Amino acid sequence: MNNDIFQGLLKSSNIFKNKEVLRPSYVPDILPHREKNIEELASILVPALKGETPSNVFIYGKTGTGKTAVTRYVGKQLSLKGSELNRTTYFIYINCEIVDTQYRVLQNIANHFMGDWGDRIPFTGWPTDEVYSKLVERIDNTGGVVVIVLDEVDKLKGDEVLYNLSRMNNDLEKARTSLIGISNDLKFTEFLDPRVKSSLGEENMIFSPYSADQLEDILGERAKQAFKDNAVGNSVIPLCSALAAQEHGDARRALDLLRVSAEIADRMGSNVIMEKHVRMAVNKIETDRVKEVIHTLPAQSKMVLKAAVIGNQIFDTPPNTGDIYNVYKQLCMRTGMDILTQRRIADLISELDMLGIITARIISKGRYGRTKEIQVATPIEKIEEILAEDDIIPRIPDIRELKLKIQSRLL
DNA sequence: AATCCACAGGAAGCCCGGGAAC
DNA sequence: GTTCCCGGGCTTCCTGTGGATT
Repeated sequence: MNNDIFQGLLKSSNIFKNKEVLRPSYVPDILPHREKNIEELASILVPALKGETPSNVFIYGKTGTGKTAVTRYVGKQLSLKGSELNRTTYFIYINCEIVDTQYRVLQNIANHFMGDWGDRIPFTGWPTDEVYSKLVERIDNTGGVVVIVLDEVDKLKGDEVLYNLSRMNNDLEKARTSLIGISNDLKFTEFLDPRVKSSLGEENMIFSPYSADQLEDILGERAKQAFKDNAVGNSVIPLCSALAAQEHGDARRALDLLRVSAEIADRMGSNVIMEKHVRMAVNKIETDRVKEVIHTLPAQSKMVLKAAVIGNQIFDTPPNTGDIYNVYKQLCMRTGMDILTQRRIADLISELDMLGIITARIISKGRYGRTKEIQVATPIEKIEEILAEDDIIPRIPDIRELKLKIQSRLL
């Protein structure tokens, strides 16, 4: 009996050299196929190095097209060049998915400038306009150019912040600011206050999705740093690239695929990543996603999902909305959970459809109505397994009994 | 061609919790 | 603290509809 359980696990990996470079947060030094965008953004920002105000920029592109990476890269270079030329340039990056209110954005920016000032602005308590004037005061004191990046701007609550930030130059005497807004929602600008829209959109940049070939280059570049020599099978990188290219050319997805494939290969004690590991990774990523989605579902939605699962087992033909609703009602009665209306359940079914755990397509049965046919998209056992971990969802010991009950009620 | 099923899905409004403003 | 407002979950009521049946 060997009690040294960690010994085997501790054995150094045969595959990884540096796993960090595959993580989504990593900003690489080389960004293949984004030279043009880098150049464009740089030429927009270069006035900062001459002490002039750069135009505001709005950057649009789907997830995983390198928006954030390019922006951070250019920002880094800008700060470097700035200190080299003895020009005060600040580059502030804010992710609006995390910092999403007017107050917190202003406070966050202001606290970048406390170095010689010392006093922090508390995360709550002050009136918002006081935070604003403090911010103006601090920025003015730097006497330089401040570039503010708002990543995922569409997640921001209200456009007041954008308005205030975009007209901040009016309140500044010695310093200047410019804004970069990043979004993956093109429609976002339509809902903006026209004044904000025009000032934020002085310059527009669009990041197009990567093609499979381009993804190959990106993965190849990272693989060199991440893996030991000869650890990657020939067809692995092309395969990962092709798979990711199918879904709107998302580089993050491609990298995830490669990383998870490598982890699987590593765990299986293989010295080299092979195609089969990639196939397994596709599966793992998908089931992890489904698991996550189901776990975070609200109770009523879980109940509807359970009803859909049972419905698919009870009925001979694919169940429709009404069938699912009947099953759902039975489930609720067993648990004492509130029974919602069919209208609401129809919406919940649509949501589950959007999330990709079930498929619901509208069909017409002529005389016998128009409804949605509902099928469970993921393997039923897998969903049952995940739902079983939840104590809200009733276990149904005898499906036949339930079946009879529902059938008799229908007649 | 007209009918009519079993819903889809839009519109309006209620209720409630949480956060901002006073 | 109170008041106000907003958004999300939900209900009620509604109109619209593809195509088998009559």
